[in-house]
Amino acid sequence: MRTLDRAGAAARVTERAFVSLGPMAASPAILHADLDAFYASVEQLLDPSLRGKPIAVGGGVVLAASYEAKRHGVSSGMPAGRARERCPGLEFVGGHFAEYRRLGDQVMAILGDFTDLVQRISIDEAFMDVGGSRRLFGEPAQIARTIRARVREEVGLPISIGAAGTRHLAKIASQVAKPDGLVVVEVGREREFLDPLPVSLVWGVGPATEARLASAGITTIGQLSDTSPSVLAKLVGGGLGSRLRLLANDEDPRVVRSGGRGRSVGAQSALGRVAPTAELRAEVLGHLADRVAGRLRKADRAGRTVTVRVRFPGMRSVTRSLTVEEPVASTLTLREVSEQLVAQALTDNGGEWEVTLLGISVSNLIEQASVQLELPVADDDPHRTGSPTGAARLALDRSVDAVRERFGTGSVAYATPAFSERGAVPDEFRELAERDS
DNA sequence: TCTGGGGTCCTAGGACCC
DNA sequence: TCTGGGGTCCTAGGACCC
Repeated sequence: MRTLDRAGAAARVTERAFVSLGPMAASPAILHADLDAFYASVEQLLDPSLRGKPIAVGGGVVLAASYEAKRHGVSSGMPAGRARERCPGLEFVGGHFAEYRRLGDQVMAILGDFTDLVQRISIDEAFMDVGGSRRLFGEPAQIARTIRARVREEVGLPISIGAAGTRHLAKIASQVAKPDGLVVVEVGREREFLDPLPVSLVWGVGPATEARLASAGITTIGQLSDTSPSVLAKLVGGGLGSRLRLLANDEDPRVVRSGGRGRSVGAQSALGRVAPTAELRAEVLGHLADRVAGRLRKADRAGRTVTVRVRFPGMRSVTRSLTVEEPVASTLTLREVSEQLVAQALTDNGGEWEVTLLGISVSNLIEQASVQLELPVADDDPHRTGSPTGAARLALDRSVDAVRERFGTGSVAYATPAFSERGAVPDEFRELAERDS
């Protein structure tokens, strides 16, 4: 292991090769690139007075924390009150959502300069397979160095990279590399690297699984890989158990692939504690259905399964779903189905007087070109609910889409202003979390 | 005062079909 | 003597990830 200090760089720059490469050794070709504390780093980039300070992006909850804040135990998803308790000097800053989008795209464009095989996982994270890029750009470890330098110089942000032979190991390596580092796991030294690491670094091990494994004395990845399949199956179930064994033994079957479309499209809104009156349901579900159906139409997709989520005080939530024959992409139809499902969920939970969240998700997606979507609906279609017909609904939706395209989303509204004002999270932030659909 | 919003995948039971 | 086996689809819930 070695550490390089780059003169003039404010941030610590580290590089840890897990073992030095022999001249004939194969070099691992999968990279995982992950921007550090992304939203917080952007805020510190935009406002130099925030650099070196513990800051959090968000309002009611922490969306991202700077490393200075993380050192005090602040983490994303944490309620603001608890974050302030742990870190008294914590400063909350508003989100520059358009900048997050722009800078994230800029970084991805840099990655794309080295290979077409870039698989973007989220706004700030991607896998790459640079095995075919050697002749042009050098060994993967060298490519990783170049990427880190370019992102630092051209964008101004710290980025950590892990290099390994599989996606899973590259991902773990980038986590170990943080902040602002590079870790290369050389071929043949994988066990040495993995064995001492905590099981929580394995993809799919969260708090619940970690606790179950710990109850059997399994805390490291090495111990996990030594555990027999039957014991593991008893602890966490057969499906998860066999997956964990694969990953712990560095046998990740997944490969890097670019593109790929999502399997569902959804939206939800936290509401505080409110009584789920018919008016409230119509208002909130109207807004959510508008968002979801609009995104479906934009992607030329439609879905057969509609799922609603209702959360009650105490974080208990229930779902109700319905699979229909004709794929749904119209706002009005989605809204009607959702209202029926929510009504059913509330009836089934008659003891509840208040709800804290409503959500809609559409899955079982099919590709559907806009031309096909506007075909008339058969008269005997059992799922056509009253008039206008499905075709007329989509025609209406598309004209609304077109107006919004020209004059902005706010130019035609389904939701009442009251809802928009109450919305805790700006739509710009919601859009950041959307995956390519 | 229990905490945002967007997703993925798995499990288990039941209906239904051959 | 209540009764095989396999497959698909749907529904509800849960864990997990960014």
